[in-house]
Amino acid sequence: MYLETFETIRKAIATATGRENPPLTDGGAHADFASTVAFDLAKERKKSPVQIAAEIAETLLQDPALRNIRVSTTGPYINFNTGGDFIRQTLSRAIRPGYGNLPAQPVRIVLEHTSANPNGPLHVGHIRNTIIGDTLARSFRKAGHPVEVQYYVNDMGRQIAIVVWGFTHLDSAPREGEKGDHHVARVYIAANREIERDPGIVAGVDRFMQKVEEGDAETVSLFRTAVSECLDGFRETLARLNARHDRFVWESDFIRNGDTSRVIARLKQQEECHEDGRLWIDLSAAGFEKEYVLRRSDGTTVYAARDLAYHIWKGRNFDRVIDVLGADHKLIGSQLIATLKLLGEQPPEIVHFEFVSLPEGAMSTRAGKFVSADELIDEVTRRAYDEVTARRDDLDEGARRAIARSVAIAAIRYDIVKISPEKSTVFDWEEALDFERQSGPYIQYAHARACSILGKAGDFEPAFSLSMESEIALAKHIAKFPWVLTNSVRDLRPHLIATYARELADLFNVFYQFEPVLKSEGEIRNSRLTLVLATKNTLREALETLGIDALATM
RNA sequence: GGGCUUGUGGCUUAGCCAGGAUAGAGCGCCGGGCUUCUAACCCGGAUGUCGGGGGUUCGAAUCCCUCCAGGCCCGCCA
Repeated sequence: MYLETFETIRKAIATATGRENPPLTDGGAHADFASTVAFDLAKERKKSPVQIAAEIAETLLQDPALRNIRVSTTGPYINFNTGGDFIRQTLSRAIRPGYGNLPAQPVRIVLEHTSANPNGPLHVGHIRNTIIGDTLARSFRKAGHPVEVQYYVNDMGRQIAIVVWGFTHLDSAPREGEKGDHHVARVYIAANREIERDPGIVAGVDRFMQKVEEGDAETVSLFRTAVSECLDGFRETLARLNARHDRFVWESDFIRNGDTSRVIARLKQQEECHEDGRLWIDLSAAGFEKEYVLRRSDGTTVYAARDLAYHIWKGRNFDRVIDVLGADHKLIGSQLIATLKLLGEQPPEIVHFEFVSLPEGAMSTRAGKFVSADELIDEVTRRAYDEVTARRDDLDEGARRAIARSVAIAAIRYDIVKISPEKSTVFDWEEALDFERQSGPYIQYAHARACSILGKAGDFEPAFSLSMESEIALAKHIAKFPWVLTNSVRDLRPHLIATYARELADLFNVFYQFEPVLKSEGEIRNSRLTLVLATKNTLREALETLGIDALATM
């Protein structure tokens, strides 16, 4: 209803002013919608903005399209306020399941996220990628797009060759109950320590890289075994986080199927391509002074070459290609885009996020300096279990454990997604373990409260008579959900959903505090129950978009 | 050194791309509220040179320039 009303008002102002795309914004504290068009017209009409606003408002009052909207002015501002009709239509939509779903779109999206190197467990930096990516994927699906989520498996890089060297040269048996990714990390860290002691080992690592690229069966098998073991660990962690990939795409496939050779052959036709032992692209015309190297002088390809092949494949099979990458990939990402443009292929849209570091400094898998996602989830779950147990001694242990798992993931996902991606952060245990305001559990709690009321209410007839300030504020916020979702996918900014959900919970809690639902009667009771149902649905949809379980009780 | 990016109350942060009406929140602090629909809650209070300076504009946290501080990048790594 918000989107439609916005459009109606925008068109009315356009007609009244002759401006094609007049300014219209959310009215914030002053109104539901507001326009500053009078400022724009002041110069050409040679009148004061205040006078112009009054004249436009006069015209708008005659517009039958705005008969349900109150038009007023405050000085130069033209304000628009909706009424009962808007609330009735909003709530009647919001009490139906799937509220916020936008009409189906034909634009197919491929979204790549996480894609961490399989040389150790996902840590708290990687899962920022996961959570941003998974939330975006969920948002696009809710916005009506077919989405395929991919994990690009870097299964033939130097890091993996080091892991393989470790597996073949060091004592590398897994420990009792050790998860695959943690096992691989242990071997990787040990191998790096050896290399530090004896740099001669690098030659052996190089040989592994050459042999895997040649397709030497035994080497390929060694790589695949190590990578698979790590990936199995990733899958478990990702599942705990409620993040799902539709497909794992193996980098080496683009060597084996010839795509990488083909893209290099195509690039050789370009004048920007240079060969002097190695093969590289001169992107200086696009503003890059660094050479973009695709093939080493020993004939093996560099990551960038395989990535080009991968992106060409994605671009040809999907309408939009979206990658979620760390800020450290900004340069290489721009080079990738520039090169794809050179070839006339579809470049990706890249969502970059800044680094998560530890209080003591940057994380490093190689040095073993990181907080793994598994540790984080375990610790937050423990804490959540204690909380649930303290509050709900009426529930059995199984139920408490299930709630704790959901609460923990809510806390983690929300804590990460609520921050704008361009902000670098320092991991903080205290914040991760906070379940109070501006947290995922806080929003879950509002949902559980709504469920509790509805569970006790029994059947009721939908009604739409709201008059209290807290009721109206809540209903009007519910109306904004589809608009927020639209903005979120348009700008590729999932944290907008996070902010919205929190505000919705805030408004519901205020309503809850001041307006009794079950103890009210007749039309008021039905109206409040309708509002609670609409809130519950909207909270649920928003939480699900954030990958957070909408718990009925907690 | 060059490029990208961030800088908003003690701490964390929204708003910035698409400039407008008293800069929103949370934590922490102070003071209130559970015989009442789940207090993981709510209400009130104190706390701000929106990093500094200059400019554009009727109007700048928002756009431009410059300086300062932090982060990232500048590999025949990924």
